[in-house]
Amino acid sequence: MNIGDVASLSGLPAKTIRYYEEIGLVSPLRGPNGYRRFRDSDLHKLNFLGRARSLGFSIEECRNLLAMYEDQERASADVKRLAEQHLESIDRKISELQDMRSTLAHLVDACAGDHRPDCPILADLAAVDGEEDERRDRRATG
Amino acid sequence: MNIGDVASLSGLPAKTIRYYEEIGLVSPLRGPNGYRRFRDSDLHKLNFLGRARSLGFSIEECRNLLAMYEDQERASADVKRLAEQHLESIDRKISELQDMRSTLAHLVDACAGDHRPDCPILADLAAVDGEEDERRDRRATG
DNA sequence: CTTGACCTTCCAGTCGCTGGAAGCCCCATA
DNA sequence: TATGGGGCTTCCAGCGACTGGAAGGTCAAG
Repeated sequence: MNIGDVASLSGLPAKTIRYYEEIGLVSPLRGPNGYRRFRDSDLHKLNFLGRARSLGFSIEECRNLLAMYEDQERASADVKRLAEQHLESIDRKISELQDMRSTLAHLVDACAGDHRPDCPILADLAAVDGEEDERRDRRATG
Repeated sequence: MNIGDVASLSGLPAKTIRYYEEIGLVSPLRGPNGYRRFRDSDLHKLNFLGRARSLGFSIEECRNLLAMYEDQERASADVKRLAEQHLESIDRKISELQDMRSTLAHLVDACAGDHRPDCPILADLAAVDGEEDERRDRRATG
């Protein structure tokens, strides 16, 4: 298979696949014309990578997962540990975003959104240090 | 004020402040020794930027917010629109992360995490295309 | 024989910083 | 007055994970 074939089969852009080769995640053969020649096992790896990436694992984590996948000896506990760490980092990100979300939602609510210039959103952003308490009070009250 | 002063007052690293100058977000004066000389208004801007960044606005959005803040003419509706768009993008990110989270949590649950090599996490990652239905079934059943 | 799709490499850019090197400047202390 | 230590300056490089584009080779169809 050429790169275009594995690209459409795996759903990954050809550029990404070349990049994955460059950083050593896949190692397709080469044909006499210099074209990459992908085996079924390469496609399999790319699918694995695509799915792991879609779950938010970093490239290095993917490399790790792939190595574990190919190591018949490793304990499932090793995989689980990695997955749990990733789960925690997802949870941290979610809660950061939820904090932003709630602050921002309050501000949006408080803003009239009309032709007048007065805007609580900008007022909040411009609040000087030491006004956090007032900020919190406004949120609680609002 | 020198850069170190505004750095500690604003909570932004000096490197970041230099970067903000480079991209035109702040324009401190210069002393005869070449040092940046920050006015109160510069510190004010940096606080504004720090707070907007902490709410997840991109640099370009911050530039926009700052311009709106300094434009006495603009309608609060303009600000509100930008904030609402940002809110939507936060919501999209949260829901992507929640999707990842739930898939991953199921997989982690299903994994014994002991010394044996069999691992549902890797099995899922390695599942070939066309097995999404089974994947969903397993999740629903699990 | 030409067209157009596909493939190759290489370089640059994205975003928002961050680290580090090399070299001034300023102030306090011996 | 020398010295030491901190703070300041500029410039360049790198992070992660691609993505875009240029310049050119290859292949199959008409």
